[in-house]
Amino acid sequence: MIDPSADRAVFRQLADLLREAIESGELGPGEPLPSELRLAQEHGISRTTVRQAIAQLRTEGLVSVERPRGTFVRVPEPIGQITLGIGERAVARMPTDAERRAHRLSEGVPVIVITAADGSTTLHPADRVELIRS
Amino acid sequence: MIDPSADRAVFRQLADLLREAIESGELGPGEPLPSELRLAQEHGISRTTVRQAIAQLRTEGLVSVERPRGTFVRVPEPIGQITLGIGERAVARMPTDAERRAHRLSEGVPVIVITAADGSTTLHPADRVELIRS
DNA sequence: GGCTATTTGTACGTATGTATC
DNA sequence: GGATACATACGTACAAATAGC
Repeated sequence: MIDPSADRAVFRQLADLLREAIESGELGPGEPLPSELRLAQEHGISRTTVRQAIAQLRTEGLVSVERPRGTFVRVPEPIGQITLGIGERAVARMPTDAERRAHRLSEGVPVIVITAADGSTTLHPADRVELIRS
Repeated sequence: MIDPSADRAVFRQLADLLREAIESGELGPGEPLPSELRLAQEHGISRTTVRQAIAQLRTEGLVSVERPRGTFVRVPEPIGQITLGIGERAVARMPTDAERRAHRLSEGVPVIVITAADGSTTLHPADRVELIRS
């Protein structure tokens, strides 16, 4: 239940409820969340507040929105392995808006940037790769 | 200039302007952005829209908000090196809200999760580490 | 093709709370 | 105390894209 008088903000409480539903499997990968309007009505809060909660889950990479079909639990991508060679360095950061669009990254997905010994860099979506030692 | 009739949303246009100011160095690390009210007045838009633009920059890890002192250009953290050993795997993802609070991570900062051969995992803030081959 | 309903996106406004200076 | 600044939450309205009939 959502308690408007609680210390934790209402939108964070809703985000917590939805996150638990996702992590427990109650809402499985690919399944739609209730619409923003439904969530607002069910919990007696405004659609604005619902959108804040969903925005939170988007930044965590837990859901993806397909406008205007709905909001869905993210489906894990097949993971490929990238080897880290001698002299290479890897960092992770969030992409800018332009990078997200250029590489068709969904929200809440970091990028891994690998810098080779010669200074050249390659960029990988973090939801599709894991790094291993060469 | 911001053009309300343009294809790109007003809040994205403002985010673009601020991002350019940061990346060009016009707004250096640690410097404050104009207040939300000032940005709204200067561009003739609502404070709500200004907040959307700043929220975008927060998810990109470009600014951090110190309530209620203001919004500041993020200062790069000193970077430590982590070695990736044989049998270890590294992935990057966004932390959940709980993880962010537990590790005092600022917004827009991914975490790097290293899984050892025995299955144990360690978590590192992505703005403070780079991975190198052992 | 066309119409309608649904759903998310954008943008506005207002009010109040809270922490800092 | 007062002013400033960000956070939360409500409301409204319209736009745009998809789905169903």
